[in-house]
Amino acid sequence: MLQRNEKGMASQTEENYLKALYSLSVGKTDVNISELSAALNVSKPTVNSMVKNLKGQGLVKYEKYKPLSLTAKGRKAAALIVRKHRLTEMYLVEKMGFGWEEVHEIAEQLEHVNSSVLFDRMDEIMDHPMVDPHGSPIPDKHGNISETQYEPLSKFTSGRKVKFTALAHSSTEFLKFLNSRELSLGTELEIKSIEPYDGSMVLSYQNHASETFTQAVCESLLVERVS
Amino acid sequence: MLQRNEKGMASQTEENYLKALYSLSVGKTDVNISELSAALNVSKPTVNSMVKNLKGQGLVKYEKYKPLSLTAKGRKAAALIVRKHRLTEMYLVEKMGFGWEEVHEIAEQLEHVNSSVLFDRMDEIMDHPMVDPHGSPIPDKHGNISETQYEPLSKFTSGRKVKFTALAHSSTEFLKFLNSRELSLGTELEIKSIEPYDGSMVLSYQNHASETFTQAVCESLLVERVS
DNA sequence: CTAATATGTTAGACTAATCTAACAAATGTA
DNA sequence: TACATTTGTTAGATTAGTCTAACATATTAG
Repeated sequence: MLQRNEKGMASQTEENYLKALYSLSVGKTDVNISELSAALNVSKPTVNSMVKNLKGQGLVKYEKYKPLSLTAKGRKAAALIVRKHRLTEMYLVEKMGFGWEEVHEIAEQLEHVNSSVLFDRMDEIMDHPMVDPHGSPIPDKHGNISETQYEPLSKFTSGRKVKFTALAHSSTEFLKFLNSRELSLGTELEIKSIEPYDGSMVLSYQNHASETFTQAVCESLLVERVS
Repeated sequence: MLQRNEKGMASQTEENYLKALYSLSVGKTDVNISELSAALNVSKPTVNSMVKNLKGQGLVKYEKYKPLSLTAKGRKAAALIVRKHRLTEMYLVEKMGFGWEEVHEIAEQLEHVNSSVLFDRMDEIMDHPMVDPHGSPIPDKHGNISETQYEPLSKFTSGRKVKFTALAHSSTEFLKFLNSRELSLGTELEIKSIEPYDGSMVLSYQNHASETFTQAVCESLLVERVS
């Protein structure tokens, strides 16, 4: 099997472990093997042996029975994969007319393509976008990422005006739901009222005078204060 | 390892065998194991076992010690991979500004992406191109390909005017050589003279009044009679 | 037609990535 | 603190794709 690239390139499998580790360690630093196992849908012994492998490559820090974390090298490698993923998603939306709910699956495959010229060209054609179609920041060529953390809409109170800037997660179903409400990134929202019983919010935006969203939805909508 | 897709999808490795088999069987129908082994840069026993696997999937016809060939199913599968490869190459050149000498390596990876929407979108954006940047025909969605066989320039005689329409092969070095002579697809060529000793040709085209090409080069330039 | 060469096959081993079964360590709860 | 549960590890097996060494069959050249 080919798969592993000539140089020190990680295999697609290794890349997926790094990426999972990276996204599981936003906020916190430590991740445990069970989490990784669940995230990758792979057994714990499998994760265990892969973690030893990645440790051997200096990509993760790990001691028996202890939680694991990415090394600087591992974090950079992971960020570069995320970069490829997010640039691809943005390119597919901006230049090829895909909907934000369609691009994850395609980017999941393209992120493993080994070709700096391709991704640099995408970056250039789009004039160096800062975020992907779901509002997540795109790491730069060196793996540095601007960790602008927005707040979930659910944290705000009635009367507040905010701008919808990112998503806490991007499941296809959630994105389709937002499409059905004509709610897209960059939209200004006003919180008309909050139902104390279940935390649902009534919002007004654009030509939607009054839309109700559950608390769960409001926790997934990341926003920026407008005033 | 993921790699093999849920359904009856071929692995990347299997796809590479099909593709090699496909390109080795242009013109002739039979291919032997040594040829495949050389083309894929893999040992003969490895090819032997993979061929048995592909036979088991009904993709190749094969009996011990006999030459092998693609079945209709295998040929279609291969053509669909070639379709992805060539659409990608054309997209990279037409829409992303790559040179025809840069795209093969990238397409070699993208051709394994499993996403009809992506390739159909490329196809649509380019308005259903018939050929790739090297003049090779692009199979349609059903794996059908228009086998328009052009003739090598070397077959023609002095005084003839022809149009340069495709390449017999597309090695990076060869493409760079053609770039250096400002010779691109679609150019009309006139054969000014032929050196009987070594078969080299003196051509005139566009603002090149007199360029000499070796016989080897002329065998790789596929052309169409103009008059 | 035999011998030399080329081509193809079998056998056996290796690696990466995966699994299950069984056991060990750590954590949480009564 | 002791037991139960969760979490992690070891051992051993499996599959895909690869290799080399050895042997078998075809093909080609004298």
